[in-house]
Amino acid sequence: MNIKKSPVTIQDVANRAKVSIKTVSRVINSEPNVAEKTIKKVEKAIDFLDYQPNAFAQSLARSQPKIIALIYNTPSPNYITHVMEGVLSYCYKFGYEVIIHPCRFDDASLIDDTKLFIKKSRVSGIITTPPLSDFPELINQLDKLDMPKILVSSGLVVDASEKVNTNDYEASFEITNHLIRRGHKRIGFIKGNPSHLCVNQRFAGFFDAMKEANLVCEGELIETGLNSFASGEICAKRLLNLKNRPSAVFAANDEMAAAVVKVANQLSIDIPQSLSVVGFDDTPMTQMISPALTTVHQPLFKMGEAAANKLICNLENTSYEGEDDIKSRLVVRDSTAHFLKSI
Amino acid sequence: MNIKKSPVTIQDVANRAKVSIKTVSRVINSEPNVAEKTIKKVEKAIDFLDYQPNAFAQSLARSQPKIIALIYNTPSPNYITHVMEGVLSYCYKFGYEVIIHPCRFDDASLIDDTKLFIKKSRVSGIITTPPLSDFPELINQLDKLDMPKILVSSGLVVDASEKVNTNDYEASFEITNHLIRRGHKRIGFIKGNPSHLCVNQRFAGFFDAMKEANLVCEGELIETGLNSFASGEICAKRLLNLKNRPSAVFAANDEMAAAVVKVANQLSIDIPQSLSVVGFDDTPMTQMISPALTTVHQPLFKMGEAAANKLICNLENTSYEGEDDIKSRLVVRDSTAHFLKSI
DNA sequence: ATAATAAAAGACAGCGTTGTCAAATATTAT
DNA sequence: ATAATATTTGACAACGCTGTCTTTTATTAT
Repeated sequence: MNIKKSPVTIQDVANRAKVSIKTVSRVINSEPNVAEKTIKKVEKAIDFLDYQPNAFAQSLARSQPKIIALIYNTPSPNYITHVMEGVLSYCYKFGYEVIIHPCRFDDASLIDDTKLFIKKSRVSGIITTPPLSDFPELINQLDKLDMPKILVSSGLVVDASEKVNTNDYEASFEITNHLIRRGHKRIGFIKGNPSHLCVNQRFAGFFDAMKEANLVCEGELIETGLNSFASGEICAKRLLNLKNRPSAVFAANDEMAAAVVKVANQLSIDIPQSLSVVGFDDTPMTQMISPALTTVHQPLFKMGEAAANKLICNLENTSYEGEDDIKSRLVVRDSTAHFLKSI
Repeated sequence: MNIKKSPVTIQDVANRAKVSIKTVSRVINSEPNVAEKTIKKVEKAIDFLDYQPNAFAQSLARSQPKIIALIYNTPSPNYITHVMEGVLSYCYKFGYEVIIHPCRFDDASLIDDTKLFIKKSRVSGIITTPPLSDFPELINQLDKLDMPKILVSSGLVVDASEKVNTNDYEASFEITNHLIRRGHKRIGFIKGNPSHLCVNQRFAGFFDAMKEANLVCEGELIETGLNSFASGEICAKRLLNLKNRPSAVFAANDEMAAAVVKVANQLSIDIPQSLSVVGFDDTPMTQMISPALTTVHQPLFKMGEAAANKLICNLENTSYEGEDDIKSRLVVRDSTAHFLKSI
């Protein structure tokens, strides 16, 4: 494969195939009205010359460049890496380029910066992930650009064609039932950052599962964290120091669940004999702590692919054929056990 | 700020400033030989119209597009995310675009795919991270492209202008001394994947520190893992089941160190009283396990910035002014303690 | 066989920049 | 003041592609 210096242009291909450059262009873009025979001829020339269309020239000539932006802000490298790889993989397959744009929430100029970025990079579509996809001020601004966008796991109310969701509610319902079936009645819950809407769907699933089982959620068993390990530690300390402490704790994400495990260790509360703990996300860390956490696995790569798929459909005005709700799945590990009366 | 529809072109700016488009182009690219007065005029027009040069047109017109590729393959989202953000941040500041290209080692067509990608995306420079930057077959192929490249933390022998290094050797020396100073004499070591050269610098640092302290490294205390948690578990089991087990273990990365902690827990070996454990990398997970790991912190973001900085200098033929060896630093947490004779 | 129509192919002008070279203007030396 | 030179500006052709419109060729109907 000859890479070094590859200024093979559409003209070279046209010359070799003995057609006009426009015909080559037609073949490249699979436009209609090209004779089968001609297509073969052109493809042969393309193969022979190892021709690659120049994306800059294409973008310049087209009104809509095939470029999309992935805008994120997440404290969790694990999350964004996998979603990003899904997006990249899908886009690469369909000839789109992706520009990655990390931002910081704490930055006051977040919105202006993001708008500037979009303008500068001339993307034609946008994907955002939580918690950014939950940030109404930003999403409103994006709306004004009337540029196709996809919100991943957003709690905001937008059209189905503009979001990719996971079934956080159902998964939470299920993992709560996992605890209930094991005899737990006093179950503590550590909510996530209130502004992260999607994480809060997890509380809803928990709440409804409890209700269905005729169990009450006492106020003292509900704590609110910020999704971080440190915030989880504070909540865990309160929960586990209660005179009548819960026999199980469901934390809205793995980091906070890991904090529960750590605090329990410090208080010499044995997991899972005396306390069951479950998290959410299935970060790799869940397998590295002792005991390994029971949690919910999210197919992040798939979510990234679906987001790209949907966005490209919007961009090209074709209909989306992919899955609509991406299913998470319960992963049972060593942090949950049957509740023993004796304790 | 008006974003929607911003087809402000260089011509619009030229009209408003009453100069030719070429003069505007000169100002944009800070070319010499433009009167101070003219610069002011043009800048005013640019500000007023909120003009952004069209990067596609620029790339098309220039011989060298301002685009670089970040090619990686890493099992560690934490690592790549931070390096990537450093690269992005620096590049954005200097008007470069970044294309991210994740690959899989297990893919037989890795090299061909990568070459195809480079050709397709028409980047003018490349950054790679370990373990890809340690993969001679790939780097050789990249060499043939005679395209500027930077290898991050590579163990391969290349010119200093082509790599960004951390002082893994010194840091390992230091963390080993940390153990030695605490009275440890029998220290086990879990090496990383032999093909990850940079991780193996860590063994060298360990080995030399031991030698300097006149301590012997018995063969049975040296294990070789694959950088993964699972591989670490296997090594840890062997090490901790030795009849005369080490009083401390240094694992070449945090994942494997976490495995040592987990195995120790299972065997009811108390950390740090009966066993000290140290890792390397300072992944967030190190703070979530109990006890929190003593480890070495790598300034990943900075490394990404430095890589981008060096690459852009190579690309633009200016001289690199940044740091040359990026300093890691020892982070002492709860997994290390003084060795007590009694045990 | 001929006209009417559909399908296929081509010519050519953009898209928004930068590079090259020529023209205009300012500066310096005589 | 004039010539010689340096500085500043501008005209115009690329860059490699796609969109529009026209021309050619193939197909069908009469």
